Amino acid sequence: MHILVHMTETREHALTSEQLATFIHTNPVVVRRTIAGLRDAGIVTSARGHGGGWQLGRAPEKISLAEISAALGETLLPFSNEPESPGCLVEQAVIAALDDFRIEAERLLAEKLSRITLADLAADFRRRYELIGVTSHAV
Amino acid sequence: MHILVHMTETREHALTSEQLATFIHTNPVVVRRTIAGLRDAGIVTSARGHGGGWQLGRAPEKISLAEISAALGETLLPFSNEPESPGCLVEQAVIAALDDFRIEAERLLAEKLSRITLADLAADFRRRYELIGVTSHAV
DNA sequence: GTTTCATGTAACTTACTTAGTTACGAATCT
DNA sequence: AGATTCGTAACTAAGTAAGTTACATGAAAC
Repeated sequence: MHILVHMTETREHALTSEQLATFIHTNPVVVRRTIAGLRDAGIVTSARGHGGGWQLGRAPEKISLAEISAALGETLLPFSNEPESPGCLVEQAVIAALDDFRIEAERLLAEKLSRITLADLAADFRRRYELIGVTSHAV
Repeated sequence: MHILVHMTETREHALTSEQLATFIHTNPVVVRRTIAGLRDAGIVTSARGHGGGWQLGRAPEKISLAEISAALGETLLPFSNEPESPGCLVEQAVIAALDDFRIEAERLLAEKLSRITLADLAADFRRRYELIGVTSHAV
């Protein structure tokens, strides 16, 4: 998200993984590796060579957090429905009973995340930015 | 959950961590360590010495998944709101914007989990158990 | 009261996952 | 051609969780 807001703020030109890595205090390769999924989903585009780098693939109003989450392969809930003891009825019952919950919960979370766009986050940032001033903008 | 359903099915007597560990193919110490939180929350009770072991602390109808989740120290969502670059306005904006989502999502999940009780899971198990028969009940 | 059984917990080992790093090929612009 | 930047493989380091061993503590049985 941090990186994406930066990319929203500088839509006119591409940012290199080197620059993006600096923003979040990490390594260019980690950045490339992490946002590769975003590229595959069309959320960002990457260009090689001189003047290359990363840019938003479409308007930030059209990029929802649900898409970002999915593109990064994130799970919405911190538990899975993979059986660990196949054939155990207790486990099957637990998984089945929780599955209704899981499905509805994931639907709800996805629905909520799909209503928040990158533009919303960027607007929120801009508000704070103009309030506090450029000098405080560390990183 | 697996362990708790077993304990629901054998409310009359205590189960040792040894037995519980067998159910989920793990180690007695791991079991004790894991469900220590459940004991502290009163969801289960433990007794030392001869004939000791673990039992439900109260009726399974009065034990909700929300309580279990909280007692185990589980998080309901797979991301945190801890700032990693304190002072960065971008990060602050992202966290603030997501916080509304997080708070409502957690409230929703907790609400849903509080409506599912251990008795519900056990009843589901019992249905399957009677349907398929005792011979299939591996572990 | 001693023996047996079971939890409570510390300490250590092992396995796994993720982040970080180095290296280099491929693509692109000047 | 040379400089730049992504793409990706391969390796290292760090952090986390599970598994294991060991032993003290407490409780029941005899």
